Amino acid sequence: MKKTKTAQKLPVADNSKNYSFFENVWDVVRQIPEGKVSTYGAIANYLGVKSSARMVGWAMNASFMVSPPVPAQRVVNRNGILTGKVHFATATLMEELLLKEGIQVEKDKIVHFTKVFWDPNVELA
DNA sequence: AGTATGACTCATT
DNA sequence: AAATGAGCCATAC
Repeated sequence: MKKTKTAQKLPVADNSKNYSFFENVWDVVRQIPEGKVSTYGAIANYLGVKSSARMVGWAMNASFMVSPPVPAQRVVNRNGILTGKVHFATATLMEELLLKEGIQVEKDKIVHFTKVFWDPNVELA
């Protein structure tokens, strides 16, 4: 990913449309307890858009500009890999945040991923 | 308005 | 086991 010369227009910047889906995503992510992680697919599934994990990724992309902050570092792909780390302020920020929360990360992958996996479909059922 | 792209995932080859 | 194709759908151009 690269920066464009012009400022990116993020979806939430335009409040003329209904972006409740994004807000729902942020709401779920904010409920992920410290020391746990979830996945794009699980969140998408919980929100009823089972096959639209990409949209959850978009919501994360837009999450940096919302308040209160969304712990986007707790959302990884289904293999526990930190695929979104390049979108953080620095290349290591995502991993550092996870380590600080007690989650073991090795080579961009969460160790014992299944043990720290937090599934909204189960926890928020 | 049509094409391309992506913080994804699943099925098929 | 690794690569490929397809589904997904909102943005960007």
